[in-house]
Amino acid sequence: MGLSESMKVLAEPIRRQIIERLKTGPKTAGEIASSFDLTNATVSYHLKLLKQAGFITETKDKNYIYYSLNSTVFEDILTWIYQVGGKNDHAEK
Amino acid sequence: MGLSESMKVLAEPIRRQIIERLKTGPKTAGEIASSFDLTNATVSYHLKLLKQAGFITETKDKNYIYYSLNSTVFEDILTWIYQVGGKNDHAEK
DNA sequence: TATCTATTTAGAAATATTTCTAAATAGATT
DNA sequence: AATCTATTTAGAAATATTTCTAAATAGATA
Repeated sequence: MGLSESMKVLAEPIRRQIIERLKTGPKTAGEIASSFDLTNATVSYHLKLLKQAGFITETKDKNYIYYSLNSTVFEDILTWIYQVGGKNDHAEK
Repeated sequence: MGLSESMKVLAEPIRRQIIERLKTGPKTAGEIASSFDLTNATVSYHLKLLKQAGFITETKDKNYIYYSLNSTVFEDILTWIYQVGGKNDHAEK
């Protein structure tokens, strides 16, 4: 929900890698899990955090849950960085 | 040094608040510590992490150490966010 | 030189996070 | 209905992080 949550979620390399995988389109939890050396349960845990922070959304189809990237959530982080980073070419919401 | 380190450092609200304080100019460790309900030792620990990640630099003057903001380090984060966030108005280095 | 002041370091306790295995859920297929 | 498949949840173990107190450092002042 807040900036801390977003940052904390992005701090873990695995979660950034999941986000990168989803850049090419929606994937099932299984597909995501099999690209990492982690159990499905662990990947499920990371997906939950990503979902809670709003970085991904899910849609169900048959037996599968497809995860998709939601890029709008990056806005708050950009806004904060531009504020402290002293840049001024970033439009306000 | 890497993106994970930067993100991890920014994930903690206290450290973002320290960065925000430094936006108005260099401050001593003591000045920073007295604006938070934390011991000097704890603030020193956070300053060390911020320094390691390159967000701040220090200069010594007499008995004091002044900490200053180094905003160039935000670039890598911006680059990553623009890549996954699908924005394309951010110049490459 | 002795002491004061600002800050850091060491080490321990408290807390939080990540990962695993095993079990649970729930929808699809036979 | 029984079973299979994809995924999540629960709970525990391993690991990492934050915070504190007490001690150390090191430069400044008396």
